[in-house]
Amino acid sequence: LQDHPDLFTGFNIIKGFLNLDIADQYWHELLQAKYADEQYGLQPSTGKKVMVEYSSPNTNKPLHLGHLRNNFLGWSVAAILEANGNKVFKSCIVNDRGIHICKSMIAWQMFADGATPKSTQTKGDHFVGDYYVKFNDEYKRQVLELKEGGMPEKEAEKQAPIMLATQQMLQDWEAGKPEVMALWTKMNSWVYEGFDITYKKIGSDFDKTYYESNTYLLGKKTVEEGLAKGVFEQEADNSVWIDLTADGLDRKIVQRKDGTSVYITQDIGLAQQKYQEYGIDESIYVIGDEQNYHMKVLKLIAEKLQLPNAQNIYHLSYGMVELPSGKMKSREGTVVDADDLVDEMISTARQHTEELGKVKDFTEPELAELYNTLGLGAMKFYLLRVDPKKKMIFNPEESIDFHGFTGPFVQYTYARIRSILRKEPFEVKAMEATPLLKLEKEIIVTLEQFESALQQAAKELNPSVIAIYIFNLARTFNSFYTAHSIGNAETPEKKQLRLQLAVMTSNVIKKGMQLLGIQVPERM
RNA sequence: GGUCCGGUAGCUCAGCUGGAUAGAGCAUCAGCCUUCUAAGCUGAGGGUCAUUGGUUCGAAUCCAAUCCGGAUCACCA
Repeated sequence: LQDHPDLFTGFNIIKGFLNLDIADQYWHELLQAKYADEQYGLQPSTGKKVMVEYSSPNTNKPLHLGHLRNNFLGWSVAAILEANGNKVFKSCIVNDRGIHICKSMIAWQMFADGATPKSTQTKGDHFVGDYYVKFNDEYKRQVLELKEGGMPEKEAEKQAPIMLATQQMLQDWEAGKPEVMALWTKMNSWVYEGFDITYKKIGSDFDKTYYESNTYLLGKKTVEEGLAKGVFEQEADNSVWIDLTADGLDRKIVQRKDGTSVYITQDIGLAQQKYQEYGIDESIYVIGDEQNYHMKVLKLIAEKLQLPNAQNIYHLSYGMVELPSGKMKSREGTVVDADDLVDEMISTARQHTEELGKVKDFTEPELAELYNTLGLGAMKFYLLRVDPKKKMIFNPEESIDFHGFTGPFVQYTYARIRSILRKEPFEVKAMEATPLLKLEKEIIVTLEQFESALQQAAKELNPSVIAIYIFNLARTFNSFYTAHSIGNAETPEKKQLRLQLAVMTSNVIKKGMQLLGIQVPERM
């Protein structure tokens, strides 16, 4: 190893390690050192402040499967960064204004007859989402009617009365017309009630929530400053642009001719606000890869404006979740609703648990908690075990497996270890070195890798590193556990050693799963 | 068309800062419950790593070209 350090990297060093004739005493020392380290795996504070922005819902429709991947990813990345010694703030920007929410508002005025989520017993975000769908149905109908009356399609799309009414409403909103503002406030509050339920259920939380209705005004200030610095240029019609052709991109508009700000401008304003409020060193945006171009532009503009933390804007770009039939399309009704999916997973967990009948003595609340732990665990693990950058395929028909490379597999391993430890209380005590079996060494080596997995996950902002590692640890332990008894070990020394391995494995599993936002049950 | 991303087993995915026989899970097949929870364990079959060329002692990994798939290039967000 000393002669050829370059020849032994990564997994090869582990393979080599297992085959080397290392004294048993060394294995014991390694184990004791790890066991004594209470901060095992956790890194000392770097003092770095990082903000992770994720979720970013629109208030016109409920959350779907794509949002789940986003939420789980953002939450887990934040946890991983924290475990690596960073001070982390979780933030969310709610897209609460714009033409999309006006569509829901118009449709509600037209069709609801005063109905509310309460009067219809509907979750608030679904309620508002239903009116967004109703808008589109009515809009389509009106366009068709106009076309049949002889109007060209493009003209019909512009002239449909419901669309004109919506555009009028947007203008009224920007003008602050009281009745429009009142309706807007009311409908958004319904949506937030619904979102809160979902966030609570999936374990998503934020240190700070920004609202676009507040931040979009920051855009104007940014544009003024940019114009003064000569970063932006103004056209004769008053619209403001930035020329990015020298950077291989296009000219981008940053302010409309009517003086209103566009999407990108709000983001620049928000980037500054985050920095001012939290003094962050690094800003991570968990946003889908369809916005790669947008984020590239954002970073470039921030650099040209010489914002203090422009260099540290990082887009954690994740791939879409697709169905076997292709992309999820709301128009075709192929969107997998987040609440439905979560409920389905929990109910699958209940079904499996009842079939196996291992926890018949559980009370109702205990059962409910277990189903939640298992159902959500399965879903989170499924969405986090693959590289975030890559798009992934989700098959709702086959649902999510509870066997193999899954959350419940890991949870099951944990529950079985806990079961042993309830029967065989473990105390730390000095012990004689005893010869180690290959499977025992493998567990020690795998435990040893936790630290580097944690560091790699943070470096790559990639929770799948943790998921793969934890699965591997659980599998290694299962093989060992089947082959060798812990309670009836050959000698007291063996028993002590194996109990220690069991304790450490369960601790690492628990810690690793926590980083993925997944709970582990004592029994299942 | 420009830019970016991807193509590894029937399916879903690891492996990609070059290095040992390309690995998991699911599915298929064959075994293991008087013994710490069988949501488990052991084993088998299954691969032209999209194609072609190049660099190298050595390529799934690096480079180039081609084919296929996706994203994006709005006074939408």
